[in-house]
This record gives sequence, structure tokens and C-alpha cells, in this order.
Amino acid sequence: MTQQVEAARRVPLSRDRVLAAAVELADEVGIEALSMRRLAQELGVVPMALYKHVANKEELLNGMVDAIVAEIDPAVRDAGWKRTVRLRVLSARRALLQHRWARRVLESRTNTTPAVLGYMDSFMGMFLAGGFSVNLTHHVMHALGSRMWGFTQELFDDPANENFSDMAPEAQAAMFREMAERYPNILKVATAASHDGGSVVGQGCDDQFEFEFALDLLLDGFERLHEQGWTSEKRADGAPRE
Amino acid sequence: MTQQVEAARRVPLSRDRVLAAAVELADEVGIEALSMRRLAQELGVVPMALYKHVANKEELLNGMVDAIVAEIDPAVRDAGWKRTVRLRVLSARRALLQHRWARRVLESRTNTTPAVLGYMDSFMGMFLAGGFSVNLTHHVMHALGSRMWGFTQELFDDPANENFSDMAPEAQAAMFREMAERYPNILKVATAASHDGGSVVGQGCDDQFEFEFALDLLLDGFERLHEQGWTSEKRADGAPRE
DNA sequence: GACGGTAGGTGTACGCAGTACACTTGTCAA
DNA sequence: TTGACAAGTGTACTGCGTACACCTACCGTC
Repeated sequence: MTQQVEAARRVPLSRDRVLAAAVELADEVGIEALSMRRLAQELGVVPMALYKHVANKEELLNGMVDAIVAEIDPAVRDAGWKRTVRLRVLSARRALLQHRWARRVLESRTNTTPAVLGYMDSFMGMFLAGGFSVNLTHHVMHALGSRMWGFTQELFDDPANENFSDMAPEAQAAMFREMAERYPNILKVATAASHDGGSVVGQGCDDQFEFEFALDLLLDGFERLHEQGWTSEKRADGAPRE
Repeated sequence: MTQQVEAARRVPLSRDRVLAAAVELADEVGIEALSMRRLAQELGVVPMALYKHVANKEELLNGMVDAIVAEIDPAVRDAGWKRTVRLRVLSARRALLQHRWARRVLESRTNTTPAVLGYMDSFMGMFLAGGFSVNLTHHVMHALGSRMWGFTQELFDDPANENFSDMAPEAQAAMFREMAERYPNILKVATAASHDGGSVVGQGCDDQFEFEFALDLLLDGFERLHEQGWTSEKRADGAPRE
């Protein structure tokens, strides 16, 4: 009887439910704390039960990535390639930023999933529809690289900075002096960037601005190449490289 | 007696020896197969012996990164910022390519090591010495991002492609047909890129060329901004963004 | 209504990981 | 000779992913 009640109360597992729970758990506790055991516990189930719905942990991670990719808005229509690409990337960025672990997982994936391929395919489609040659589209995709997903490798992830504000003032000062001596340029750049608030080193910068800055730099470059009919076939023409 | 002989034969461990062995082992078996136990075994020592020379595995990985960073050539002198930066990045690329695991480990580091900070500092120094404003240098560093290390997120890491050539011909054809239907743009771009050899999907592209293409695109963009005295302070001037 | 297949959940167990902690041993200065 | 200290050892713990055998509730078929 109590068993029946329990069974009735328990919503049966499904692949989607497992994936959704995994995404939620990763959001909460971070990707490194996401284990099959922990996830099972969260679902009120024994670890091995998960394996009826996902083949293994790799496949779980793939599914999680797919779930995030599905959150990216489709391409807008009739807006010109540049604007279309820009909006799409920023949409991807929004999706990935809501799940801080997604970047890491996406990059660590060794087997590309259909959803990822689909995104890449439609991404290339935006350039082709904009009149880009297949050749230029190819190089452009490489040049964008992971920026297609809306993220950049963060520079100042944490230069021993996380607990900087927790440190005693004199310790802060000492660290500051040491930085000034050993990494004068970093200090110069970082303090200039944070004049308007934030901590002393890094984090003072507006990530969104930095991202858009780089994105637009690339898009402008693409535009220029496109307009002048650039092709990699010309590369044997002897421009000096080393 | 035999103990003495053995003791004499055994070169004592040291942090450097541990790190060197770790780098070598990772080169051989890959980073995911590098465990403290395996490394200890390779050194003919019990696992816990390593902990007399590195605090823990994180610290071991940090040390390995530092070892690779030390392989990057110093900046050349008096060559102009653009050439200097270009050569430096390509040198970093060479170092990182010799250790395929290095990219992954570098990106996964959460505490920046002194060697990494040093590289970044000298990197900024190249722009500053070239007359770049502190402000522009800052944004330029962000725009470069991980390309500063000579790598890009690889696009076509392996679209189920690794064992493509091992597949039966008719299976290859079927896959080809499926790709054509579901990912027409990818197929178009990929086949165009590999017309001169390599497999059907990806891998046909010249990674070095792709990298330099993107790098030069960015450097040219930086140059243009530098010449026109660009500053992020101007960003409030109403250029439309969304 | 009995019955056998099947999907979904369980329990136990294995090997591997990182590493805490208490120990021996080898070396050298006093 | 001693005794401190650095280097290496042994044992053990916890947590991980997951193989494999098992149970059980539900289903359509007879």
C-alpha cells in the first residue's frame, strides 16, 4: 500500500527528466560536483537507474550541451548577414552565460552532437546567404572559432584575485607592490580598466563590451575581405609569412 | 648491500624531475591517462612520494603548464609591434603544439601561475612598446584571448569522423547522404576545404593557415584602430549596438 | 484470470582515482 | 654517537563510473 502510494507519487524517470535535472544541478553546484551518484540522489533514485536513460556520463554531458544549444534563438530573417550573425552570437552568449559550466563542457566534448552540428550548419548558412563564397565562409568560421558560441577565453579568470578583497589591507598593499614590480604592464592595464569600479586587478572590465568589441572587429574584417573578393587561393602569391 | 646499490642507482626525486616526467608521460599517454599513481610508477616510486615535491595534482598541472610556457621564445627586439607579436604567438603555438594536452590544461587552470602572468605581462608590453594606449592594449588583449597562446578552439575536432575512413564504403556513402540532407552547409564548406586531400569532412584544412589567417585579421584590425587613435571612451557616442 | 516479456529501478561489487596520516630510512651536522 | 630532518613507504579512506545479476510492476495475448 505505502509502496503503491510511493510509486504513484514518483514521476517515472525519462531521458529528458534526467537531462533537465543534470542541467539544474550543474547550475547549482558546478560541473565538477556533478556526479552520477549525486544526480541520482537528487532524483531520489539509485545511481544505476540513470543508466537506463543515458549510456554513460559522456552521453549525459552531450545531452546537457544539446539542451543548452536548444536555448539559442534561431537566426533572424532578412536582416543582412552581419546583423544576423551578430544577433545570433549574442543569443548564444546569453544562453551560455546562464549556465557557466556550459563553456567548459562544450569545449571538452570530443564527439560533436547533432545539435552542435546543426548550429554550425545554420551558422555557415548565414554567411553563404549573405553572398560569401564557400571558401571565405570556411576561413571565417575558423577565425570565429569558439566566439561563435559567444564566449572568449577569459584572460583574468582569477589572478589570485578571488579572495583579494578578503585580504588584510597591508597584505593587499604588499601584493600590489609585488605585482607592480613583477608584472608592471598587467598592473597598468588592469588598473586603467577598473578605474570605474570593481577590484584592483581584473573584473573591473565589462565582459560584454570586450566580447562585442572583438566580435565586431572580426565581423568588420570579414566584411572587408568579402567586399574585396578575398580567396585563400591567392595565398600562393608570395605574401611573406614566417 | 643490494639496498645500497639500489639506493645509489636511484636518482633522487625533485620537483623538476617530477614535472619533467609528468610532461613526458602526458605527451605519451595523454592527459586523461596521467594519474598520480601512474606517474609514480613511471618514476619507480610509490604514489605518496610525489607529494613530497608537489602539493597535489592541481599543483602538478600548474607546474606542467609553467614548463611549457618556459619553452616559448622571448620577444624579438626592434621588429615593430606587429611582427613581434606575430612571431611570439607563432612561437607559443609551436610550444603548445608539441604538447597536445597543454591547451586543455592551460584553459582549465583556475589559478594563474607566475609564468602565465609573466607571459601575459610581456605580451602587453609588446603593444605598449608599439605605442598602443593602455586602453587599447586592454581591449586588444581581450580580443586576442586564447589566441595569444597560439591556438583556436578547433571547429571540426571530430564530427564522428575519426573512424570514417575505417567504415565500409556503403556506410560512408550513407553517412555522406545523411550529412548532405541534414547539414548541407557544413558539407559544402568541408568538401570545398578538402578538395586537395584529407578526409571528406574536416581535417582537410590547413590548421596553420587558418590560425594565421585569423591572427592577421585581428592584428590588421588592431593596427587600424591604433592608427585612428581608437579609445573605448568614445563608446558612448551612440554607435548603434544591441 | 493466468502468463510471459519487457522496461525501469535496485543492490552489490570492482577497479581506479586523489590523498591523509603514521611509519621507516638514509644523510649529515654537532 | 646522536638526533634532526628530508625523502620515501604502507595502509587506508572516500568518492568516482559502471558491469552484472536481480527484482518488480505493467502490458498485451491467450
